[in-house]
Amino acid sequence: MSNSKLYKGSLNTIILKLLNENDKMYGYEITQKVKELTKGELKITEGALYPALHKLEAQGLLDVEVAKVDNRLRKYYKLTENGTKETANKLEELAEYIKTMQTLVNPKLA
Amino acid sequence: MSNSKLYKGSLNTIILKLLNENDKMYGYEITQKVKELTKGELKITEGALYPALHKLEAQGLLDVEVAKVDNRLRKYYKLTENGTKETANKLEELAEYIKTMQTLVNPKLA
DNA sequence: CAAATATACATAATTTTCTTATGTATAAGT
DNA sequence: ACTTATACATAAGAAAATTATGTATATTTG
Repeated sequence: MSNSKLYKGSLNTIILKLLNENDKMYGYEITQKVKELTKGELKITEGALYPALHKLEAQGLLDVEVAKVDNRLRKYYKLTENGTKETANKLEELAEYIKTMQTLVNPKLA
Repeated sequence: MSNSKLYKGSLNTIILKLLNENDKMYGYEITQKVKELTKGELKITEGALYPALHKLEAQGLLDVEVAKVDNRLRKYYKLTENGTKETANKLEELAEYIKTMQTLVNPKLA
C-alpha cells in the first residue's frame, strides 16, 4: 500500500474479503480492483501484495491455479475452506478495531 | 499494543488524542486510560509506548515535564502547538482510513 | 513481615508488514 | 520506436510493533 498513510495489518483483510466476493482473482486484478473501489485513494504495491499472497497460500488459506491468457501468466487465487473461516475472523477483527478506535477517538459517539 | 490483533500505525493517533483531551498525562497513565476506555480490549505495551513518546517529543509535538510524586518519577507530556495541529491531521487520517476500509469491506454501506 | 502486585520509567532484540527499488517478460497504444 | 499496461517476482531497507529484560519505589495481601 502506498500514497495513503494507512495502517499496517489491513492488507490481508482486504485480499481475503475481495476473494470472498469474487471467487477467484489474480494479483494484478486485485491491485486494479482496490484502486477502482477506493477511487485511487488506496494503491496496493506489488512489493506488498505478492509476498502477502504467497504467505496466505503457505498458510493454507488460498489455493492457486496458474493460467495462460494472451501468452501471459496469471495466478488465480481462491479461498480454501479455512480461508473462508479466516475471512470471517478478519472482518470481525476489523469491525472491532474500528469500534475500539471510535471509543478512543470519539468517546461521545461510543 | 497487544492482545488485540490491531493495526500498526494507530498508536500515535491514540496518544495525541488522549493528550488533546486531558491536557497533560504521563506514560503509565496513558496505558491505564486506554485499558479503561476500551474495557481491557486494548493494552498498550510499554515497549511501544515509551519509544513513541520519545519520538513525538523529538518531533516537537510534545513537551515533557518531569515530576516526583510519592518519591517516584513521572514524566508529564503535553501537546505543543504543532502537536495540536498534528492531532487534527491524524484524526482526519483515521476517519478517512475507516471510510476507505468500509468501502472495501462493506461496499453496500459506502 | 515477606512476597506479590502495582506504579513508573527505559532499552535491546526480534518480528511483522510495509515501501522502494529492481528485475523479467509480453501486449497494446501513440 | 517508445511508452504504458499487463503480470509476475524478490531483495534491501524502514517503520512500528511485540517480547524480553532491567531498575526502582510503593502498596497490598496472605
